[in-house]
Amino acid sequence: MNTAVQRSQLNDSVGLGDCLAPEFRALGLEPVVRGSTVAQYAQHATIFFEGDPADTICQVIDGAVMLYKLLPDGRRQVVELLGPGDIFGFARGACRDASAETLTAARIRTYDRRGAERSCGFQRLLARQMLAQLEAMHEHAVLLGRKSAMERVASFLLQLASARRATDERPVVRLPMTRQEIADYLGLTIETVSRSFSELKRRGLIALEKQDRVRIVDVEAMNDIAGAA
Amino acid sequence: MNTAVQRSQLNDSVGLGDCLAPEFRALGLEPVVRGSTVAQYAQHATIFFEGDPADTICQVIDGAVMLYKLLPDGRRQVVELLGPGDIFGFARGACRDASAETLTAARIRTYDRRGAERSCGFQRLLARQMLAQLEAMHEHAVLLGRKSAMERVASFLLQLASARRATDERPVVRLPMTRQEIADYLGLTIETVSRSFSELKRRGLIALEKQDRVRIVDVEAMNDIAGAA
DNA sequence: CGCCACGTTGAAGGTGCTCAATTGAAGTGG
DNA sequence: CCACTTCAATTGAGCACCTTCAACGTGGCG
Repeated sequence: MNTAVQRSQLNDSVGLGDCLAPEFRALGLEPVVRGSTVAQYAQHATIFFEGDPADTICQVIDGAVMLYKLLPDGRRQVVELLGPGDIFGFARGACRDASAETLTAARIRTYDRRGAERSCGFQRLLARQMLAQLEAMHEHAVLLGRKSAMERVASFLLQLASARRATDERPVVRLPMTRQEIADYLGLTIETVSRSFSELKRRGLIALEKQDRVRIVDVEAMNDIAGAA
Repeated sequence: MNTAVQRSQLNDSVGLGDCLAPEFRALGLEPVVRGSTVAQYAQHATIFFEGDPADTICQVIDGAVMLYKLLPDGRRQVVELLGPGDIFGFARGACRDASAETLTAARIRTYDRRGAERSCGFQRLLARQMLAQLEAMHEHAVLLGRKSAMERVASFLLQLASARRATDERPVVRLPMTRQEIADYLGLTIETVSRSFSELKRRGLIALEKQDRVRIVDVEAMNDIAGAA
């Protein structure tokens, strides 16, 4: 339904949660619970909608996924960005509390919810994983509630940069999202995101190599902006 | 260190997570893990600071607690409101990722982190509990990222109202927080919160019985405001 | 009674949004 | 190979909402 899969070179370029994948492999998730299936999704494919029955639990194998919620009038908020290793789709009630859509082509492993709820190892993994996501949400709440547009955009770029192999001198970040998706993640409009990018470029802190490829020229200065005024 | 405990009539009035407490009791949390201690905290007492070593896990027995994060320049964001049953203070790394402070006088049960990490039942409880908090964070991200001031305040009041015994015709909500704390939770300024309250009062949707006691007169209309435009 | 903290209200300004036009990039067909 | 289409991104102008700064009101407690 999209011009998607052929652009699969984006797959490994996301950087979201790169650091998490190995430790879950180490925990032996894959063999622990049986009854799991793997599905390949194209870019911008919907995995499930808010309100769908939540009878499975999903895990990102590779690629990137976003969770979002909609208000009745169409306003959208992207509530989480997920990368390899991240778990999503579990719910307290019977329904999914948010919609899930791929940002890039992605492979998703799906577990039966009932089986997973019985496994102690899986519960432990789940707790560990959700803790990471909860801490990320805390940080994101600070961004949404208290940061200016420039601070949000700078924080966002650094977040993507640190997910990639850190300690590059001048990291190049691939943006696996459209401006609209970035805006909906940062609680801004598409125009404000664009203006912030332009302003950062004007100040020489970043360089847009391509539209979805940003080099962070001055990490120090970006950190100053992202952290506070 | 505050004029606190004597105002303990606030204790049972919070409503945050009232619905959660019983199910955790049912799960038999209290006996499951040994090495737990209970401490009484006064109102507006700090339980721990962001950056403190995270060697314990905490659970609210009664009262209300908020978690908040600070930016270097002093801006504050309250990232979670917690009520009876809610668990907090666990961390992925060695340090707490946010500060914890009581909103009311509160009793807090503290577990040794190491012991808790071994217990399978506790991990299950943790996963279940964090899931609830994660869903609450999703909802809060929508509020912070996409809702107007009026929508935020209306949502906030309904959230407190629904935590209390629901289905009251015209629920009276006790606000266990100062305007400043509400503002920091909703990502607004104290003045905007105050103006929003006044506007809701002017429209006849709420009535301020006391400064910290709000009657929701028109639940229907409040829902309309909170949900969307 | 008067202090002090908290809350409310007012006026002015700024940040980000809305609406609109332009530019740019990628894919299609002649 | 180059117009033409299409959609995303950028840029601009005006405005709205929320913030900032300041004054005033209120309630609790010494």
